[in-house]
Amino acid sequence: MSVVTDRVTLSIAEAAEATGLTTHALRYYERDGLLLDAVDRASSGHRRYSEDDLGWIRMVTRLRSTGMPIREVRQYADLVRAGDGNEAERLQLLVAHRDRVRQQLPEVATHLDAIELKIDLYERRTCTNA
Amino acid sequence: MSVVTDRVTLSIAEAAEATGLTTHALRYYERDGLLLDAVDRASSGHRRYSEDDLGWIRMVTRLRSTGMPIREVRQYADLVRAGDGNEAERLQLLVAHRDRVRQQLPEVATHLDAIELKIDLYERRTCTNA
DNA sequence: GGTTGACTTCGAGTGCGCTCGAAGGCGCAC
DNA sequence: GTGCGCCTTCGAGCGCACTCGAAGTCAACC
Repeated sequence: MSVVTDRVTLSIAEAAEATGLTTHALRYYERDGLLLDAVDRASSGHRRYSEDDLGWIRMVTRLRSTGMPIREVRQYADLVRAGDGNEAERLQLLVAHRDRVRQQLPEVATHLDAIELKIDLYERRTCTNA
Repeated sequence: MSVVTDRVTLSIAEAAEATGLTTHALRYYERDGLLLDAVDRASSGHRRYSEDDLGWIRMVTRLRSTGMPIREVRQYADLVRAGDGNEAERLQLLVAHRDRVRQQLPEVATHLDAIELKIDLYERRTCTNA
C-alpha cells in the first residue's frame, strides 16, 4: 500500500487480496475491457489501484457472481466509459440482468427444497439402520 | 410415446422435451455415467426412456441447476448404482452440496440488492432528465 | 422400392473464464 | 554486485459442459 498526495493506492497483489480475485484475473479483466480504463502505473510500471478502481471492480464482481457473462459486463463498462447520455441503455442492461437473477433465485430455492427432501429420506434411512 | 406391457416409454426427443435437455445432452449424460444405467433400447436400437429414467434425470437436472459439477453428479450416480450400503456417503455428498448452495443463495441475494440500488439510482437520474 | 425422418455412434469443435508459465525488469537488502 | 521478490507482457493451455456434424441404420409411408 502506498500513499501519494493524500491518495491510497494498492499494488496488484493488494488489490487481489482486497477483491478476492487473483492477480491474473485482474490483469485479464483489464485486458478484456471490463475495467473503466487502464489502471494507473507507478514509475516502475507496476499497477496502482485507486479506491475508484476497487469500487468498480467490486461492482464487476457483484455482476459476475450473480451470473452476468463477461461479455455483458464489458458492454456495461463500455457504456459507462462512453460517459453521460446512455443511462437508459445501462439501466436496461442492469434491469434485464436483475430480472434474470430474480427469476433464477426462486428456481434454485425450489430445487434446493427437493434436494433437502432427498436428504431427509437418507437421514431417516441411515438412522433406522443404525 | 409408446406403450408396451403397461409401461409408457419415451423416445429421446420426447425425453428431451420432458426434461428440458437436448437429445445431445441426454446421450452425453449417459456416456458420461450420470445415468444409473444404460437406457433401454427398442428393437430398432433407439433409446426408450422409462418413468424411472425420467425421475432420475430430473434429479440430475436439479443437482446441475443448483450448480453441482458433472463430476460430482457422476460420483453420486456411482454410489446409487453400487446399491445399498453407502447411504452415508450419498448423504454426505448431498449435504455438502446443500450447504454450498445454502451459503450462496444469500450471497447472491445480497449482490442482487446492491445491483437494485444501482438501478434505483439510474431510474431516478433518467426520470430527472426527462 | 424409394424417400423421409427420426434415430444411431463417434470424434471433433466451441465458448467461457480464467490460469499458468516463460522471460524479463526494477528496486532494495545484504 | 548479487540475490530476492514483486512486478511486467505475451501467448498458450486448461477444465467444464456441452454442441455439432458426418455417416450410417431402420421403419414407415407412398
